[in-house]
Amino acid sequence: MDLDQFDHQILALMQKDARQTGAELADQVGLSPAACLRRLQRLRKIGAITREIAVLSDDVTGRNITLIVTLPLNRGRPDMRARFREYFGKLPEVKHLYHVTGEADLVLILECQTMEAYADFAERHFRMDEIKGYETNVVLQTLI
Amino acid sequence: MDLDQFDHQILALMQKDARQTGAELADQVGLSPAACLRRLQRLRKIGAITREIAVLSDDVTGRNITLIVTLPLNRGRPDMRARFREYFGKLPEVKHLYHVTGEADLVLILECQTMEAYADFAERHFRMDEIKGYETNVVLQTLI
DNA sequence: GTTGAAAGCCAGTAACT
DNA sequence: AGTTACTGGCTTTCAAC
Repeated sequence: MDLDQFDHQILALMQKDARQTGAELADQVGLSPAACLRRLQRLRKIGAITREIAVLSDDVTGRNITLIVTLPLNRGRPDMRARFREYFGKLPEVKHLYHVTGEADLVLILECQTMEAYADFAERHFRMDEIKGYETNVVLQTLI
Repeated sequence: MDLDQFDHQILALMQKDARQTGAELADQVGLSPAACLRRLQRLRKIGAITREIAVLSDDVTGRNITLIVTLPLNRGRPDMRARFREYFGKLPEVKHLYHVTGEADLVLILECQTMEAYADFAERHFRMDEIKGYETNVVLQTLI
């Protein structure tokens, strides 16, 4: 799979917006529309582009409150993170779970239906021994 | 935003594959192609579909380092966030951008190829007046 | 091999029933 | 909503590089 600069430009553009026309791509990468679309065809064929999907609005899914929660952990068993993944991975509210350096050890991206639902969630899931505490940032706006 | 059963079907299909034709959608939901495309138009217009994006194969991005960056902002013009979205939305490193309550005002989820690339990124993009500073958390492991 | 330009084709749009 | 006609983008061909 060898890609030149034009291919990478097209991929970057398509990653942001897959509905751009050949002419729009052409303007941005400096090739003709036909050349862009030929390359795009190839990028799909060789699997550089896995698929193209629609992103749905949060309020169509019903979970419209996003929260970023940082969890400092107490040092514990080495399989602790695997167990957290196991545990949080099953919960539909959990969109992402990162293990990070710095103060906090885990960062959760959650989506809940209401703040009450989040309060319940925290009450139920953040009370284990391994979790030293938690800090919540409510997302006012998901810009991207 | 009121959606009937047909709308929900179309959304579910588009979430899996946004390149289906009107005829393909029509086969699956049991309406005419034109009706499906009319609904699709509406779903985009009312924002039920936020955007449509290409998913790139992992080995094409080469971006293996994920970073969570919190940006405290100086109070500024009210269109500041729109301008940030405009600005960061164009950068392929930016996976997500949240406007949050609390200490930090913006939270960025980034993917970079190397730490040097991130240092460059920060140097180039976090030096504007509106940005008071930045705190970086390197993701050791993306658990979900 | 690649490109850009032009012709042909097909999907998306709009008007009408 | 469905059918039809129209428009515009995508695909293919071709000549030139």
